[in-house]
Amino acid sequence: MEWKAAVKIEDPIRSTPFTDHFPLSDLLDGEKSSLGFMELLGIQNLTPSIFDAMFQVSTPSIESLCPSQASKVAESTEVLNQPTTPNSSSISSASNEEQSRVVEEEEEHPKTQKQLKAKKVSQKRGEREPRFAFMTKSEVDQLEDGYRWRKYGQKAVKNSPFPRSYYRCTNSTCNVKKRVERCMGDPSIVVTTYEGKHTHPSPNSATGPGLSADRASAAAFAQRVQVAMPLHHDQPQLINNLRFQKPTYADYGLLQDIVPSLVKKED
DNA sequence: CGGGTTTGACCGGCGC
DNA sequence: GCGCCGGTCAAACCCG
Repeated sequence: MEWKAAVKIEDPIRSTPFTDHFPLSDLLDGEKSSLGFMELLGIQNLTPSIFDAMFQVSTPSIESLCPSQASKVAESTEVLNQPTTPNSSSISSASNEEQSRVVEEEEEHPKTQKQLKAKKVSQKRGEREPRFAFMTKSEVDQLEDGYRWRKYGQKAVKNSPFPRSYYRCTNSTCNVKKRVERCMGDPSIVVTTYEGKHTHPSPNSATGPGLSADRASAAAFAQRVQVAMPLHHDQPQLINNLRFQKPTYADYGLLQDIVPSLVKKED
């Protein structure tokens, strides 16, 4: 049996969609080390449920990658893994474009100066925006993901020489945030955590409004980011000196909902 | 001058 | 209540 990934990529920069097929084993041999996780899986649209699913799938191995970071990521995963509503986070709903719970939650509170209240609302316990974390091996902290970000804070991370930076999407109608910090265990690894879902197309997208913001983001990442997003904990593989894991059969049920193009091939 | 960054103050949650 | 901590605000600053 062999796993094959059918990767359909709409590249926001070249705006030339293409499809590629390759056996996962090739990747696991490390030949295509620059491929990103989402590209590998053919993920083009980061819906909240995909956020959730990838978090669930990836979290166990983060510890093996970067133990010092694991606890924190696990924290947010904990929040994430709990369905906020009975029907909102089932993975099989990934195809549903209207993943509403992200956006609607912060429904039009008139944005008074006193948005401290709005903040409070958005941070109501257990109602945090979906988060999605990348661990990437990169020299630069700011990864090009197709969106423009404005830094709004920086804090020292306890027990770490590296600070954590806080960014907000510059689009005023969009409340996506991200945090960037270096793994204190391995300074060459950057941990980027996204929170929320873009409500607008990527400003770098050459294909206009037809290309969803999430897809543009995913494609941009897939193109240039060396992603370490482990899928499972046993039998890790290495890509770019980071662990990577071929999906197990048990994972397939989960992954096929996220990635319909992941097909199994017999020899 | 407009937009982004820096940085100390501030806030709310949480544990003791 | 108090102190710690993660997260955010916002004035000052920087820069093209």
